[in-house]
Amino acid sequence: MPRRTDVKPHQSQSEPTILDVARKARVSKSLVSMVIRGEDGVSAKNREAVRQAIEELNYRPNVIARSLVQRRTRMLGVMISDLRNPFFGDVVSGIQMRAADLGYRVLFNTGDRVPNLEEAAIESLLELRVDGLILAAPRVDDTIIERACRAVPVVVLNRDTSATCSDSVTNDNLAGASLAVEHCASLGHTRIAHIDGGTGAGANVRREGYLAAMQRLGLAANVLTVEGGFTENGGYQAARELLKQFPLPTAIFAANDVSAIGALKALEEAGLRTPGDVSVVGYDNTSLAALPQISLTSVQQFGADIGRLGMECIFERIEGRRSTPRHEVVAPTLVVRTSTGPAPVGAHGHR
Amino acid sequence: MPRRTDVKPHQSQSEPTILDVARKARVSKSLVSMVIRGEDGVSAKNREAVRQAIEELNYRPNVIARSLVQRRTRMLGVMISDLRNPFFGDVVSGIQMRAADLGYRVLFNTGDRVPNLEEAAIESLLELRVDGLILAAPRVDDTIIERACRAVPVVVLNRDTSATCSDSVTNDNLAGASLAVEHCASLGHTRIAHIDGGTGAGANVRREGYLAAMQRLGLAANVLTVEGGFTENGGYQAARELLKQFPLPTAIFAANDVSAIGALKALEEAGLRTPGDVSVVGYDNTSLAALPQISLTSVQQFGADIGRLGMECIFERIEGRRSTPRHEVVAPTLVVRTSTGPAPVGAHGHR
DNA sequence: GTGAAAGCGCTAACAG
DNA sequence: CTGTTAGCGCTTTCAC
Repeated sequence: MPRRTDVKPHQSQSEPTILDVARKARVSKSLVSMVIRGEDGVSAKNREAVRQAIEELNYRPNVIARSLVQRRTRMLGVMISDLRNPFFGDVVSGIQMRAADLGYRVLFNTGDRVPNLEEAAIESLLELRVDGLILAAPRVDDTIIERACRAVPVVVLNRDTSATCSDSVTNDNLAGASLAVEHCASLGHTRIAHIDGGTGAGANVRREGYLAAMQRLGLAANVLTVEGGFTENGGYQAARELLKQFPLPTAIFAANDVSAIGALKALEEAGLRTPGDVSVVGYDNTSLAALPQISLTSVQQFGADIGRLGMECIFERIEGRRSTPRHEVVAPTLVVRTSTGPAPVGAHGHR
Repeated sequence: MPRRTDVKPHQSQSEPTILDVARKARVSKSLVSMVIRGEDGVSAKNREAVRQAIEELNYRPNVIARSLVQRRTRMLGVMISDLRNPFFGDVVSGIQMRAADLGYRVLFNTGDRVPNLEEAAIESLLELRVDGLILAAPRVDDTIIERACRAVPVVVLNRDTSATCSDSVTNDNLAGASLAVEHCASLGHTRIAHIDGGTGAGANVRREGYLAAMQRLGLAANVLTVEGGFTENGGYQAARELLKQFPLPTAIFAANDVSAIGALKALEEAGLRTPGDVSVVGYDNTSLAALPQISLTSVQQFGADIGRLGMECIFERIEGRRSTPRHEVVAPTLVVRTSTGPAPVGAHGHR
């Protein structure tokens, strides 16, 4: 009667296992395992024999089986709300880089901005027993986040959340808005209007930042905001609205680059020159802003840093070095291009 | 002496298992398994009891364990060469949508265009025992692809490969280039130049398509190509080169949108109007092309379709319905915007 | 250094 | 319908 360890019937079909390697190298199963995990205490001769057997068999360790026994996967789940937005490319890049250093592999997933799909994506990652979860600008309800927290450490990126269980890393939208407004003010602008981002991520904080900065600069009386949203058309319509004002604003701070581009178009159509007549500042410093035809001054968020910090938060939790929430805020910078310039002298009347 | 099934010491710490659910619902382990898998032949009463126990325990099936015994993961690995390029957002979207229909989950990974990292990313997916692999525009060597084929079905997206073991789905660059050239010709252009994409993906085929179309239209004598690459600066330099020609070309077909944008800038600097003096066509129809300030006529590839087809190829292989390579080519279309217009009459001299 | 044994959480096969 | 049994491929422990 064959023993279990001797039974291996249709090895032909299936992939080689650690046992096949052991037999080929004429050593024990445990020894192979030790070599794979890089433990020491294995003779050079045996190590080489194992290495060679692995090579010949085209053996690949089954991390599924390993995870099952170790009860950890060394995998991180990352749910990205929008893979089409190049900003998240930076975030992913930051996560991956740091994860590689720390010996984790990263599994991405997306729900394409649809809350239900995002929830399914998160659930899917959790069923895979990832050791931690990074949610990049998720659109799901806070309760979903809390549910996830009960299973593994969670960090939320670029999203205001009232969920208290998770860590978070966000861009400092308040500071970013200040940068934009102060830049305009330093160029002599006093009538600085704001195109509001509506429900877009961070838009409310950016508006607050605008208001606070205007106040601080003694320009509270000139505050002017108009609803635009995060879309090009939103920015276009908002700018047309602004053009009805008198006196005309001489600078516009748009909630993001895309809406700034819409605004630029509206200005051009109205026969106004940028920055001669009106300066425009965007937010995000996407690749769009850098295009020569657009050359938009914009606030830059550091996606890679946000990703890296998120990865570090998760790691601390997994390692058990911390169990209280950590909330990081990353400072943005201003990238000045040619869409902003000195305020026109005596233009468009005075107030 | 307790039996194994009765032993469950520190259930406190670890996550609930199927056994915990069974005990709570006062049914057998197998019954729970049947409910989870949606088998029928379970009484409504029991089904409900199980459902409730799952709810109360916040139980989540461990797909790791399931995969181990089923020897299939129902996971697909997707290696994306460049997550920053919005085009791949479309591809991913197509893959995900179809995968969801077919009951697969998708794991993304990237190597950030670095061959070594991409190889590691692929290996990582393979160790996870994904059931199939989709490689989107991979930069790795063909031998890596062949190695992967030995483990699971592989489909390569948007990349010329001589690897014969895998399926492939590509954009029809030949047809796309024809569309661009024919569009210009139909507007009366005869001196149509091409900014070459160099080593960029598909660039060689686009050039061939350009040459073939010029030939077909009887414009072989007017063929003019200049090396530009896929970058904005490459397009800019290439266009400056073209501007030294006499007679000047009246239309430029650039290898991609980004280089077309560089070319537009060069034309503008030279005081030439688009499309009044020179028409420009791009390739990819990225979001850049649609910007009002750019409004670039461009060849559109359907990323989502490419992803969806890739998913279907993999699925056929996994299901064992096919074992011979399948090579799909997706037809592009032309999106006409304001960067192209009628050829100037008698402009820039005749040949 | 080696080899045996137990078991991670689950499914599958089968006898009741 | 239920309960038992036997693994999936690996790590871990422990006696040799």
